[in-house]
Amino acid sequence: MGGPGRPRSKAARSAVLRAALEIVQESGYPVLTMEGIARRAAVSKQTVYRWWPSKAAVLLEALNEGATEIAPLPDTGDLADDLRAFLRRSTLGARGRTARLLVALMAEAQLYPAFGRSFQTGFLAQRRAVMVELLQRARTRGEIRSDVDLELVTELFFGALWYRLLAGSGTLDRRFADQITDLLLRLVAEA
Amino acid sequence: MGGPGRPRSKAARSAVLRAALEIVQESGYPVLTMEGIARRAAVSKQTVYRWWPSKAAVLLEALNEGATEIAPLPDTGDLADDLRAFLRRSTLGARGRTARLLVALMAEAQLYPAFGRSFQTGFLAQRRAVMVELLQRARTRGEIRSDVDLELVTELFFGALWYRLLAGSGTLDRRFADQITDLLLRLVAEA
Amino acid sequence: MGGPGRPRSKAARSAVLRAALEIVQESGYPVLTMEGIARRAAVSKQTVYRWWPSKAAVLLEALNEGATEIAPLPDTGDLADDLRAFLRRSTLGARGRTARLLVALMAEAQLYPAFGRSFQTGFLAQRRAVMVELLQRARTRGEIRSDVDLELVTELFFGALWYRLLAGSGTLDRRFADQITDLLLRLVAEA
Amino acid sequence: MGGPGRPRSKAARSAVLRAALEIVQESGYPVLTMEGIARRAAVSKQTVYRWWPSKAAVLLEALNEGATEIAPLPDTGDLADDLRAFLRRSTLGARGRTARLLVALMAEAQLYPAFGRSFQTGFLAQRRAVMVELLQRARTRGEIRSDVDLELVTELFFGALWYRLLAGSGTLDRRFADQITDLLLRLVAEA
DNA sequence: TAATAACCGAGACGGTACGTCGCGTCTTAGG
DNA sequence: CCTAAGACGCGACGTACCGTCTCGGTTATTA
Repeated sequence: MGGPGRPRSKAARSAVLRAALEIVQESGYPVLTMEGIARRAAVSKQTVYRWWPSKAAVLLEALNEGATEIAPLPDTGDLADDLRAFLRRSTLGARGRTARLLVALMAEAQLYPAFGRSFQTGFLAQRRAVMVELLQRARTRGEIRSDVDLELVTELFFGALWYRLLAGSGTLDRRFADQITDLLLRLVAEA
Repeated sequence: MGGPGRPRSKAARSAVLRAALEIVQESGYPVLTMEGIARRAAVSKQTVYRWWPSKAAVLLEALNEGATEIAPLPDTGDLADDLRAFLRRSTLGARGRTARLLVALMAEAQLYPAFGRSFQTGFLAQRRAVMVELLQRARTRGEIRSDVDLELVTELFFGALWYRLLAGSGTLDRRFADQITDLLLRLVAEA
Repeated sequence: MGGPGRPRSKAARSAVLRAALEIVQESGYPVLTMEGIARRAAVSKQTVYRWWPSKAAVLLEALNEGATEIAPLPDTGDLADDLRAFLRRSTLGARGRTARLLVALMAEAQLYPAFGRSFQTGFLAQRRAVMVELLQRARTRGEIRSDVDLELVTELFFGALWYRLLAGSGTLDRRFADQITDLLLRLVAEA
Repeated sequence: MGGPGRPRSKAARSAVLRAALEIVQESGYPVLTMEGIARRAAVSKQTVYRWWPSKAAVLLEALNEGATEIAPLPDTGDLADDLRAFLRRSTLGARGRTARLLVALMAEAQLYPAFGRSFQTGFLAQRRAVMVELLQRARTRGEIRSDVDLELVTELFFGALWYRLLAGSGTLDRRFADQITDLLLRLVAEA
């Protein structure tokens, strides 16, 4: 347990995460730099580079740190209720400050493949997995017709959600969540 | 017509656009810089800055230059046929080199609001408008139930398309296009 | 005269030279850094690197700037007078602040061959050349025996001078200069 | 003998000295760093810092370790023979690898006063002392005129030697040694 | 036989400079 | 008024070393 050598400083780690979040909130993602993070956290640059490969990685860890459950899995036994709840939480949780964060991470994921992979599998895929499980349970209960691709249905929702985030084609409010809920329910409903 | 002074050099303009495209294709978007564009185009930096505010703007103009129509509007008089054709073209047109370009522009649009606005209204919104018009014509023909929000349906498709581009959740092939087509048709179809 | 492009800033150049000198005088050579020079001169690092390859190069140019003639060539027509004058000036000119500068440059010349070459040919060799010329003139007048290697005699003096600078084996004062003068005169004098 | 606690590791000490010598020989003095020494010696940095204050100190100790006597004192009873032998050995011993080492140490001595003092008194002064003693013995035998400053004569030789090392003004070969020998003999010889 | 004390390696820490790159602006000569 | 050329201040990049520190472990002397 813990070989030789000075152990990693928890204080430095949390100072870095906090600094990154603060800079992004205050000044926006393009202003965020490894240099700036180190400066604000009163930490050496080397320490930041030792533990994170990029500013996006810092931010992703900070995001996963605080926001453990943006959208936990509801389970009332009724598809319509569960789905509506999940979509509402997911939608409303992707607004404001969080929206700016998500959008920046998605952008960075496109520009830097190494981070892209970790973002896609470590964040996006996990969010989809939650919804797929929700649908899967409903299917077990016989609420969903057998010819529907649950993965695809899940992509329809997250696609619409992210599209609004990225394309600015509309607001992310309860009405949006409920509209999508109704459409998806119609698609998956047993005849 | 054309005030005093030396007129704008067409050679410089096209050299810049070509250089930008080449750099992106060869080395990826993050390597693209205003400095590099000017160097490759054998043009002074000042000239680039005079006519384009950012590297993304150069790239967007280059994209609009070559790619006339990714997905022109089909009109056979039958919703199913038109929709299927449009989705197939849109999907297949967003692969390979074009995919890399689109993805980079979307990323840049998130990071730099000024470019983001021009990208959202000048590119994304226009693509949606084409599809909405397609659906609108079908509604006029009575093929679409009246309680469906055509804008939202359009977002479902482009959302899924962009989500696959950005999240890498699946391939963009004819099967994908047809699956979405079937789902959307079920959603909008008259009882 | 002066092709295209913005001309080099004289203000920046002299600010850099001045800053380098000041830092060395105040804090010593090891404290001198390219970064520090740029900071103090209120000039970008790039500008420093554009014109000088190293901090030693900056310092050498600064030295050659101010101290045009540390030891100009005396010419009275008498070897003893000329030599004594030259050695005195050379010796007394290598004290105090100048000593610290010379010593640092010599050290740097050993550590970085590229600078070493420019220092040896651009500074040291020129000082020797002056003294050799002095002796040469005396030889023309018949004051120096023919079997003496004037280059070697010159090295004897500069060797002793530099040795005292570097090894701290004694002071650099008029007495030292005169002692060496006497010895050298004895060596070169006609029988 | 030797208080409590683990005794100093001889293995670590010699590994450090060897590593320092190897690095300097292979890559030159500027590449030598405390960090690199520790790495190569497979020793912790702390251990290096515990026993040596600087890389120059390591090197000086390594130099004194291996090189017992560069120029031991000859004593044939004849000034000319002794002087010629001493100058030859001193000159030829300051070439090749040793030259690089000497030059680096001299440079470092200029840059870091603490090391400078130990180098001047612990190395340079001792070399001069040997030669002064040689001359002193000759004076006792009546071979040297009484008005000559033996310290100064010694500086003439070492000055010329070091000057050639540092200024690259000529080669260090037997011819050089013999030329200087002749000149010095002429200077000190009884009328 | 324990306690104590100085050593050892590993390695993280806050700093600071390195030399390079791109930013967006500017100043020149010339078409 | 445009163009190419290119210098400018600025600031981030990612790396290297600095000298210090904090670990777990190792060897000796002393109690």
